[in-house]
Amino acid sequence: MNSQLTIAVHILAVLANREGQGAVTSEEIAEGFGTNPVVIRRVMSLLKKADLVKSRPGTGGGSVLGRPAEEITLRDAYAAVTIETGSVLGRQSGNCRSNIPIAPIIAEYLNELYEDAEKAFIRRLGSVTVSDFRLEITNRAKASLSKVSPQ
Amino acid sequence: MNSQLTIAVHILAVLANREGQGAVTSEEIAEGFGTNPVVIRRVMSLLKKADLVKSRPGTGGGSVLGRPAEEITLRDAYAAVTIETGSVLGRQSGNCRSNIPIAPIIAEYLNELYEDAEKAFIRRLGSVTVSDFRLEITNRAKASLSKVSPQ
DNA sequence: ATATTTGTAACTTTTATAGTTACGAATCAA
DNA sequence: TTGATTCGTAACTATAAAAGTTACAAATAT
Repeated sequence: MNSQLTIAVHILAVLANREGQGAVTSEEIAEGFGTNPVVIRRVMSLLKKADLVKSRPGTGGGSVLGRPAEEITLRDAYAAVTIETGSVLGRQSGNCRSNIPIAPIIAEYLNELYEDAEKAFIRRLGSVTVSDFRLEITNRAKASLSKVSPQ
Repeated sequence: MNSQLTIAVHILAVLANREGQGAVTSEEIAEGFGTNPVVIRRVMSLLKKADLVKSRPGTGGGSVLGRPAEEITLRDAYAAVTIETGSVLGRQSGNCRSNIPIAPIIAEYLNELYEDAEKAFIRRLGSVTVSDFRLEITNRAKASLSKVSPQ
């Protein structure tokens, strides 16, 4: 599993947090995630293709959400980052250089099971909007802060 | 995702197919899967720890199922190969060298969603016995054979 | 014009996985 | 009890996928 979905959701959460307050640079998002701006821009590029974000170069440039945070689900983010590969879970070839015919049949059946799992995952992602996500994160951040002082 | 589960299921399917007909060598299983016997023995070692198979060295040696194929589910195979890592789906650290505290909170929440997906997958695996699996594979193999002649 | 930021190509580094070699230990059969 | 066979596993190499980095052209704003 690659981390593109995590990065994508992170990006969307940051942009949602700044809705109506101007664009956010890839530099700034990268710092928050502890990575390189190019890594962020690569994922941002996928989100752009799916119209989930809009970007603009130059002074005061950066990215903003393409539509309201209530209208973007994590499933949209998933679809955006899997547009090429079809999955973030990776695939299971089972190394089919076998010459007996049963190996690919086993691999195919197992892949069907994997796909079932992925569908359940996608359904779940569809039930969470970026707005929901942002709220949940905010609450958790507050909760973890309140745990610091007593002790 | 690694291929250990696929290999594990393959092993169990082969052993189920030979139930009551003596042990099968890692050499033979490896050939069927198109890989090296050591790769098979590595997974076999995990299956042994879970008592799903028994092995014996020497002439006429090899492996047999540890209990009847009807009493082993694919979930057991899953548990056996994930005893160390906890998952075949891989994990999502999100590269937490971030210094701002929100990144790990996002990663944690996403991990919860991933775990939901994995639970659904595991449930599904629990509903399929090695015996079921073997039957399904046999049927598919027959079906694919019957497609060869007319054309 | 100049500074800023995106977009992306090209490259390097890192890491996970698979594959291979090698050999000791266990088992069986003659 | 010797030899053949097979497992178990350590140690190493090879491969591939992912992440990270550098570099620079193109777009935008002041």
